[in-house]
Amino acid sequence: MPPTQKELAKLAGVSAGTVSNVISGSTNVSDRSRQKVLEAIRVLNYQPNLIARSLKTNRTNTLGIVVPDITIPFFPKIIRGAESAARERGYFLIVLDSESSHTREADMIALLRAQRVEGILLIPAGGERLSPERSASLTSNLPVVCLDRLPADLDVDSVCVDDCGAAEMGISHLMGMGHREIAIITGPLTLHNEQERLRGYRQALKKGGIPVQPSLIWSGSFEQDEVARICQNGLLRPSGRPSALFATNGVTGLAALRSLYAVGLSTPRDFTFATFDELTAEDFFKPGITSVIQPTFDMGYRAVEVLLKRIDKETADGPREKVRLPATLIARESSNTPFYVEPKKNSAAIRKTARAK
Amino acid sequence: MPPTQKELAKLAGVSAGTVSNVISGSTNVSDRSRQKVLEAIRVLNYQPNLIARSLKTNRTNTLGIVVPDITIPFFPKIIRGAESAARERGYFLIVLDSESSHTREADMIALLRAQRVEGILLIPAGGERLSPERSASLTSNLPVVCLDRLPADLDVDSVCVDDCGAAEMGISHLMGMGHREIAIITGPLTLHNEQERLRGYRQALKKGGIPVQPSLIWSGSFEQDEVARICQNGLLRPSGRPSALFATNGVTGLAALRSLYAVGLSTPRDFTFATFDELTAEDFFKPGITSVIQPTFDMGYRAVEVLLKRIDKETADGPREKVRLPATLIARESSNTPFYVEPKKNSAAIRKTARAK
DNA sequence: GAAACGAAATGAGACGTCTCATTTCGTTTC
DNA sequence: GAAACGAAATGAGACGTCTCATTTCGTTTC
Repeated sequence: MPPTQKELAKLAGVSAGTVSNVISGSTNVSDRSRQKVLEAIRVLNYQPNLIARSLKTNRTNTLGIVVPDITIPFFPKIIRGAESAARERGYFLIVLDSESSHTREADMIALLRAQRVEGILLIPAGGERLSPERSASLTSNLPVVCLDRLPADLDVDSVCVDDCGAAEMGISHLMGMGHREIAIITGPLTLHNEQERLRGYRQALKKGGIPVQPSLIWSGSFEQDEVARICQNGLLRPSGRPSALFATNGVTGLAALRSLYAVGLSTPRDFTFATFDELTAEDFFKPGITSVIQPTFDMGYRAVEVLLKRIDKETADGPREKVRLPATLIARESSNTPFYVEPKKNSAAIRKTARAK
Repeated sequence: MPPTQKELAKLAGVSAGTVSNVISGSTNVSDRSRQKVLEAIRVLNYQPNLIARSLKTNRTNTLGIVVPDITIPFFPKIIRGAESAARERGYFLIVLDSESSHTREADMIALLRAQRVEGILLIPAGGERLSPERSASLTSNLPVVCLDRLPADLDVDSVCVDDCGAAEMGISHLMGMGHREIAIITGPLTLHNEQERLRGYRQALKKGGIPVQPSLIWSGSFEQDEVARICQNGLLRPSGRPSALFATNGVTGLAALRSLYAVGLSTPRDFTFATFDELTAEDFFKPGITSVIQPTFDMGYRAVEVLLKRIDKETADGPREKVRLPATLIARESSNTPFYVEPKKNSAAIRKTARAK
C-alpha cells in the first residue's frame, strides 16, 4: 500500500493537518515543519492519492474527449492540440473512442460523468441519434464543447472550421481552373458539417453563375462499398462524367479515389480532384492531392480553452461560444492543371484538357 | 450536485446500507426494497460516484496506456485493440501521450499512479533514458506491460512482434526477387526492437550466403531531415547504389521514400523497396509499397490480457510473459519485380533490371 | 512580566461509498 | 405460542484527503 499523509505525519513528528498544509501549499507552515515533511515525503516516496483529494475537493482536474474513431488520423491531431492546452492549464485529458456509435457514445459520456470529469470535448458519433431528452440528460450540469460535428438539436459551445466557407474556397479553386461540371461527394448528410460543406458548394456555384445540377451532388457515406456504389451511379449520369470531383472529407475522399481508380479512372488524367482534409502522407501521394486543410491542432486547443472558460465559476455564465476557424487550401497536382471547355459545337459538350508546360 | 446514496435512501425509505447493497448487487435485499431503490435511482437519475467507490474499495477498474506519439497511425491501432480487451473485462483505458520524451513519460506514469490505475501499458519513449533506479521506482508495485519497444534494462512482461523474424522475412523476400545488395535503414538503434530488426537483416543475409556490408547498414532516425542526410550519405558509397532498400519502421520508411524521391529516385524504377508497417492508405500509394505488417490490434488486445493476468491476485505471481506475435508480409509493386545481377565481367558489378511484363 | 496579538499547529469532521458486525424481522418448528 | 433460525435491514466506521474552527506557541508591547 502506498504511504498516506498520516504516515508522513508520524515520521515527521507533526500533525496530519500540517502535512496537508505543506502539500497543498498553505503559507502558515514554519520552515522547520515544512522541511521535516518534505524529508518524510522523500523518504517514503509519497505520492498524493488524487482519488481521495478529488472526493474531498470535488475537483478532478480532468477533462474527457470522446472521438468517433481514433484510427482516423484527423482525430489524433485534434487530441494532440486538446491535450496540449489541457496540460498547460494543469488538467489531464482522458481519451475515449465511441466507435461511431451513439449508444456507445452515451456510455462513454456516462463513464466520464461517473469519473467526475469537469468537462467534456465531444466529437459526436454519426449514425442513429439518441432521443433529445436522453442526450440532454447525458450532459446536464456538465460543460460540453462540441468539435467538428455539431449536433443539430443541442445548443452548446462549439469549435469547428468554417465549413461552408472552406468548401466554397475549394470549389472556387476548381472553378478558377476552368471547371464547370463539378461533382461533390459528401459524407452522411445527417452530419451538420457535411450539410454546411454542401451549402458552400451551392454558394460557390451560385456566385460563379453556374447552375446546380442534382446529378452532380453525390450524397455519400464513410463506407468504402457505399462510396463505390455512389461513384458508379454518379458516373452513369446521361450528360457524362464531370470534369472535377470535390470530396467533403478525407475518409470519403479516399474511398472515392479508390473507387474511381478501381474502374480505371485516375486523377488528374481523367478527372480533377480535391478533398477536405489531409490524406495521410499526402505529400507522398502520386499525384499530390489538393486539400482543404483544417487547423486540427488549433481546433483541439481552442476547444479546451472554451471548455475551461465554461468550467471556471467566474466565466461559466458567458454566452455560448461558436468558434469558427479558417481552413487553408493547398493546391497540388490533382487539381492544378487549367481546364478548358471548348465552345459548344453540337449538343454534346466536347472536353479537352490542356496541360501547361 | 449529483444525488448520493443517502438521498436515494431517504426517497426510497430504506437505510443507506440497503441502497449500497442494491447497487453493488448483494443478494440479501428483499424484492420490495430493491424495487423501491431502483425507482429512486430512476427518479433522481442517480449515477454512482466512482471516485468515492474507488477510495473505499481501493480499486479503480482503470488501466492506462502511454504512447510516444498518438499521431503516428501505428499507435491508435494498438490503442483500439487494448481498449477493446479492457472494455470486455469491465476496465476503462486512459490514453496518454509521452511525446517521445522520457521526462514526460515519467510524468505520465506518475500521473497514472496518482490516479491509482491498476496497471499500465507502456510503449516506451525513445530519446534519453532515465536512470534505471528512477524508472524502477516509477513502476514499483504497479503492473506494467511493455509493448512494441522493450526497455533493455527492465525485466517486464512484454508483447511485441517477432521483430527479428519479421525483418528476416522481409529481407528474404527481397533476396528471393534476386537482390544481393540490400541496404537497410533503421530507426534509432537505442530502441531494442530496431536492434532486433537489424539482427533479422544480418541473419537473412547469412542464411543466403551474402556477406554483410557495413556501408549498407544505414542506422537511422525518425526525423525527416536526419533520414534525408543518412540516405544521401548511403547513396554515396563507392560501390554504388544498392538495388533494394528495407526500412525497419513506417516512420523512417516514409521519410526515406520522401528523401529519395526528392533526389529524383523512385521505386520500383530506381530501387526496390520494402518497409515495416503499413503506410497509411497504403493500398492507395502509387506504386503500392511492400510491407511487413504487425498485428496492431492483437498486440494491444494481448497486452491487456497479460496485464490483467498480472493484476489478478490469483495469477499475479506467474512467470514473466514475453509474447511474440508473428508479422505478415504483403508484397506490392515496390518489390515484386524480379531483379537479376549479371555475372561479373570485371571488378565493378554491372546491374541490370529486367521487368517481367 | 503580564497582556495582546498574530502566526503556526492541531484535530474534528466531512466528501460518498462500502463493509461488516449487529439488530430487527418474519417464518418455521415443536 | 414460544423458541430457533435465517434472511433482511441497519448503522457505525473507514478509505485518504482537505477545511476550518480552535488551540497552542512565540513574540512584541507597555
